[in-house]
Amino acid sequence: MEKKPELCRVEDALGILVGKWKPIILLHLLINGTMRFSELKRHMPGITQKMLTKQLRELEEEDIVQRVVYPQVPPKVEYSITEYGRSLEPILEAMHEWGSKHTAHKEEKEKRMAQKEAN
Amino acid sequence: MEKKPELCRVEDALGILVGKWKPIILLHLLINGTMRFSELKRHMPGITQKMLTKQLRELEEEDIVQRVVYPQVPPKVEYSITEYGRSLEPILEAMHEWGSKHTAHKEEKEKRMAQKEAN
DNA sequence: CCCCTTAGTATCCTTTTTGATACTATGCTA
DNA sequence: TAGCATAGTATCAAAAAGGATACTAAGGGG
Repeated sequence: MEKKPELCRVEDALGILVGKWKPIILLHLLINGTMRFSELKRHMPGITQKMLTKQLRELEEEDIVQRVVYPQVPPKVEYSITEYGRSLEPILEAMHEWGSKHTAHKEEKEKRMAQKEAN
Repeated sequence: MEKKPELCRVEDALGILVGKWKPIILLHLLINGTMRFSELKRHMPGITQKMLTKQLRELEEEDIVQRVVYPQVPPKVEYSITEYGRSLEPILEAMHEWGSKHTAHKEEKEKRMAQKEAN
């Protein structure tokens, strides 16, 4: 662990993953490879066009995803993870694992709470 | 990698690390062990009392940090990472490393941009 | 009696993020 | 000729996050 918190770069990584939909977008692209805009949207009920566009633009800006536009009507735009973006995979994996454990941890905690209240 | 993004628990982990100061707070506690509120505050110029309190409360709520109050005046409250909280360390470490590489990546990109503009 | 200390709260305000909705281009189909 | 499809943009509104500032308790020192 870095001994100087001032030099901590955790926020830089965090900044890329943060955004209400970014992890799910990345997961979808990691699993399915290339996806069209509308395809992504269909897989994320609840997201608005604006949001999806914004998040994808931000990921593109950081070279995490690639955007390919086909000059057609109706428009066709495909998104995919870049090689560079794939370097995030271990982190996502670790976070998913930790998140799963944490969910279990919280459930247990709640059970203990309920137990206490019963007394 | 989990094959069903709907079951993705990345956000759960993310939610805990997100907040403008949380990673730095955790780093400080990981490095220094136990710290008083004022000590933490001194190490983070720019943070307000309210923010520090809020972030610590949230971390406490998730069992990541422990809060010990000494019934004295003036007050004395010590914070430290829990055993459970330490399980986040590998993730923080991975993110820090990735963040460092990303910073380098961006700098190179900027250089290339500047180069292009010169032509 | 006033002020210092620490670890907070309370209040108000600004900024950022997110959401809802409507609008666009253009070729194809009914 | 009206309507559909796709990948957006524009505008406005709401909610969440963050920040500035003032206030508190209670004992010790001057």
